Amino acid sequence: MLDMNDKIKIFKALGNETRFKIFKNIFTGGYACSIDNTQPKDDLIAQATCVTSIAEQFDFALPTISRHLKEMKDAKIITMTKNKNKIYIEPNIETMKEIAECFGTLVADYEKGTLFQFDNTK
Amino acid sequence: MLDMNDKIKIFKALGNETRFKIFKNIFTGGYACSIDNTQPKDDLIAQATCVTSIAEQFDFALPTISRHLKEMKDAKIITMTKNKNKIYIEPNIETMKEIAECFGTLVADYEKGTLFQFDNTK
DNA sequence: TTTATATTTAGCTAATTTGCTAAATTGATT
DNA sequence: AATCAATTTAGCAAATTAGCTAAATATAAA
Repeated sequence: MLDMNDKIKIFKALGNETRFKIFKNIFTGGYACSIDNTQPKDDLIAQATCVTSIAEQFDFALPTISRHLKEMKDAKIITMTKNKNKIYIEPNIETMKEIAECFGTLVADYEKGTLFQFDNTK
Repeated sequence: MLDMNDKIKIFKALGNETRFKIFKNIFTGGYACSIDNTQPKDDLIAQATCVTSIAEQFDFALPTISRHLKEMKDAKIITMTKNKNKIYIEPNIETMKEIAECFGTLVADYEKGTLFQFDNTK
């Protein structure tokens, strides 16, 4: 379960143009290994990508991308898994689900009118 | 429809502790006027709150809260409606719906496996 | 063991952000 | 017209962020 600080970190991570684009790229970038249907879907190496491949698609220095990825990992919106000397990067789908649910609940509760239930009259 | 820059602004607005708490407060703060069930639900003045009432609940100077609210308005996560010399503030439910849908779609598409459809082999 | 590849860490600068107080603005009330 | 209430604007300082290059680390390959 994500607490308030987790959520703030997630939004902070996504609230920057470079990181947002990196995030989008991780989901939709179509890295070579990610479309190799001859590889089993649960094969990490077949389905994931690495820091250098991501950095190649942006006009920023590698350490800059590396630091952005670290922030995204700390925010739990991606996972970074070391395998030999490469780090494989994947979206963290569990976090995405929780965030989707969090906004969904907010809207649903609002529409049910179950918010506005306290009396802080002053 | 929210474009990429709209979304970045939304996440940026929510990715700061003070603004996140203000946002939460607007949804759940239970301002006096917000629970007056003798007032019709579509009565703006009966259901909304104003800059000063929000600021009273935080340990920051009023202009600081005012500027945060402006950023949240620019990000379209709240609405600010001037009525006489007060500004009434409400959550922007349309935006919340779009964001909920955006994450929902991301997760659904990911699970359907419809992402990873390009071949950027290098 | 040397070299190449993948990544991070350190240390710097410029830009941006977040807070403040004081002053300005706008509209309501006396 | 003078004052009060609600809000914003301006201008400042401190903190944080986002970029860079150079150096360090870790693993793989020759």
